[in-house]
Amino acid sequence: MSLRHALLGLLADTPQNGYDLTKRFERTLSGHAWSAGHSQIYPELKRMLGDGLIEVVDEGSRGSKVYGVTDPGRTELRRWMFSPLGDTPPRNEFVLRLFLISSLDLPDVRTLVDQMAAESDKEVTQIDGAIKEMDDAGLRRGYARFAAEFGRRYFALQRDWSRWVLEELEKDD
Amino acid sequence: MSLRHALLGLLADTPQNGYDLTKRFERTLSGHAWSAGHSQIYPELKRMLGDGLIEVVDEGSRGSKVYGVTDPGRTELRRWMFSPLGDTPPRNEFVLRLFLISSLDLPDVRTLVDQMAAESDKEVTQIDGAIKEMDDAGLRRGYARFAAEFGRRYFALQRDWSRWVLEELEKDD
DNA sequence: GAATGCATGTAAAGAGTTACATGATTAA
DNA sequence: TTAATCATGTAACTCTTTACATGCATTC
Repeated sequence: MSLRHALLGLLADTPQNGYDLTKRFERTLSGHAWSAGHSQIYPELKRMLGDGLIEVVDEGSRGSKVYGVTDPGRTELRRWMFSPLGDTPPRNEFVLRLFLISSLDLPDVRTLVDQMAAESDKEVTQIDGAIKEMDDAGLRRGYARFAAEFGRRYFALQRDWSRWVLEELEKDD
Repeated sequence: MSLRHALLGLLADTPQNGYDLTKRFERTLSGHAWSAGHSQIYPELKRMLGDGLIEVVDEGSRGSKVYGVTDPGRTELRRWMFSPLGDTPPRNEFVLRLFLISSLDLPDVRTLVDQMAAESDKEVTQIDGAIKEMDDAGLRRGYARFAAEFGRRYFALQRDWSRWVLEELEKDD
C-alpha cells in the first residue's frame, strides 16, 4: 500500500486537501517515484480517515477538507519507512527491457542502447540545471537536494552503462 | 501491459510451457525487473494465444502446451522495446521513500540511510560474486553479463549516494 | 456571462495478489 | 506407496486507470 504512505508522507510535511495533494503528487512524485490520480486519492483519504491515520484539521471556504496526520498515522509512516524493501514486488520497465534485450537482433540492440544513452544524457542535463538552481538558492543540504542528487546519479548510470554496452558490442567485430 | 511483453520476451528466447515460464519469471525477472505468479501467467497466455501473438508449437507428455512466439508476436515485442519509457507510470518504492524522508527526525534519517548503505553494499557483494562466475565461465559479453553489470552499478550507486548523504548531514553539526 | 481553476466524487474496466483446487508423473 | 514435482486452472479481492459527472468561486 504505497499510495497510503505517499499520502501520509505528503501530509506529514504540510496539511492540505485532496486537490492540493493531487497536484503535489503530480509535481513531485509522478516523475520517478509513484503516480496516482485524484480518483484514487479521494477514496483512499476516506479510508485513511476511517482507519484513524489522518484527521480533518481545517475546512476551506467551499467545504474543502484539510487533512493532517494523527499520531497513529505518524507511527505507521515511520514503521513503513523502516520496513524491508524486498517485500514489495518490482515494477521496473527499464530493467525488464534490459533482461529481454536478447530478443532483438544486433543492429536493433545497438540502436536501442544508443537511444537509451541519449535519453539518459538529456535527463542528466535537465537535473543538473535544477541542481544548479538549488545550490544558487543556498539549498545545499536540503532533502530535495538529496533526491535530485540521486536522480542525477541514476541517469548518469544509465547513460554510462549504455555506452559501456556499446563498447563491449564493438569488441565482437 | 508489461506482463504480456515479458512473456513474449521469454518465449522469444525459448519456447516453453506455462509452468516453466512461471519458474523462469521467478528466477530471472522477479529480483529487480518484474514479478508475476502462475495465476496471472496462465490466463494471459490464453489471451495472447487468442490475439495471435503466440502459438502452440508442441505438446508435452501429459498434455502441457509449449508456446512459441508468432511473427506478429515478434513484431509487437520489437515495437514495445522501442516505445518511449516515459509512457508508463513509475512504481519505485525506494525512490518514494527518498522523497518522503523529510518526515523523519534527524536521528531516524541517519539510521535509515545507514541501513540503506549496508543493504546496498550486500547486494553489490552478491552480484560481484555472480559476475566473477560469469567471467570465469567465459561469458564476458553475453546479455546476462550486461544485466548483471547494470545491477552492480545500480546498487553501488545506492550505497555511494547513501554514504554521501550521511557525510552531508555530518556537516550540519 | 463565460471561461478558468478549485474541489470532490462515482463507475467500469484492467492489472495484480492471495487463496483455493485438482490431477498426473516421477523418484525414493 | 507416499512425497515431491509437474502442470493447470478459478475465485475473490485489492490496486490502478480512464471516463463520466457535478458545483462553487474567481477573473476577464
